[in-house]
Amino acid sequence: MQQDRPEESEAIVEPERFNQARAAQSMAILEDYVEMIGDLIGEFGEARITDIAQRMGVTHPTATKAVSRLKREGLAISRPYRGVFLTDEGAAMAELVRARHRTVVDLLVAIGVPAETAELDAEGMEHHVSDVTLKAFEAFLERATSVSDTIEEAPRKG
Amino acid sequence: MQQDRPEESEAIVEPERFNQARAAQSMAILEDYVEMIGDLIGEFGEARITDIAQRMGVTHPTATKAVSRLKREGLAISRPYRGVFLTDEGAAMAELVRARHRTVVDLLVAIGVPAETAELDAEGMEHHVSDVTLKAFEAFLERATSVSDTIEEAPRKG
DNA sequence: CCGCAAGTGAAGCCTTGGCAACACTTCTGT
DNA sequence: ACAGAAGTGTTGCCAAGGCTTCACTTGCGG
Ligand SMILES: [Mn+2]
Ligand SMILES: [Mn+2]
Ligand SMILES: [Mn+2]
Ligand SMILES: [Mn+2]
Repeated sequence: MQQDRPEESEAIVEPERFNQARAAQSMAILEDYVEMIGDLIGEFGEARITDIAQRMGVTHPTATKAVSRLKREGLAISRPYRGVFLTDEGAAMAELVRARHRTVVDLLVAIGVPAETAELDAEGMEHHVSDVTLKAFEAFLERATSVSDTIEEAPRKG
Repeated sequence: MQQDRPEESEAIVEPERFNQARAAQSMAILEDYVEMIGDLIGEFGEARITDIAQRMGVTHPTATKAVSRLKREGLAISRPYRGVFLTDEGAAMAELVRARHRTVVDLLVAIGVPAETAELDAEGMEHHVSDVTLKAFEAFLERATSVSDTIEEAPRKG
């Protein structure tokens, strides 16, 4: 039941998964803010600190600090008392993040998760979905859609 | 394309999903450490700070600090220069977390994600999988297993 | 045009989760 | 028995992401 210590052996690659999780997490807030700012610009033509804060469920100084980081990382720009806007890079990220978010929600729903729960859980999960996994999700959804098409349409064609 | 501000209207429930994601995240490290400590105890009969740190991919003071939090939250106990052990509560959490981890990995693999990628992505995703979603995952896996049984075995039975 | 409400900024505090550097204890091999 | 290696603890640093409080700008309604 109780084995010896590994000495000079294995278990060296193990921690890599935690590093990846930490890296993903450090991007999570960036991604959520960029997506949200994109949403607000789409709806209102600008993204104001108060609106960002309200939608993110934080106070306005917290939103301000997050936007500072976005600016520092070249994803957004803003001037005092004016709204926040995305750089090209920020806008591109927003697009990807939005698409990934949708795919994750769709996948969860396809698996059988209630829509409301899917929306809640996806908000956290999405940031840990790698490109490879995202592709697998898309492929699965493609397949699932075909199958239900087959079930719903094809039978009366044959 | 560009509508008016909501004034006194909707969009008030929106931020709840970010709150949930933040709450889940604040549990993530607790969960990973508790699971890891459980693993080490299972393998070696004790969990030492150095081993914990190594497997988590952090330095030992970081692991020490995390264990302090576990103790503060009643999940672990330890005495100076002795190993770290789980309380009943901690052990129970470790069990649940381990099971959830397995389920998430299994689901990803069932969806078509390569095993290695599944392992990496699951480490971050797992913490955002609610009970409802977990149940849906289990149900899906159950179904998927039956279906592949049917495909692989039943045809020659009929 | 002007005063007030709303929006924004700035400062300072807290907690968490990283790190390095250094001090101390335990263990182990000779 | 003991010296050196390994393990552990402590301290102090940093950045991030929350918060409150207070000060300043803006934008409006009258
Ligand atoms: Mn999110
Ligand atoms: Mn999202
Ligand atoms: Mn994890
Ligand atoms: Mn895990």
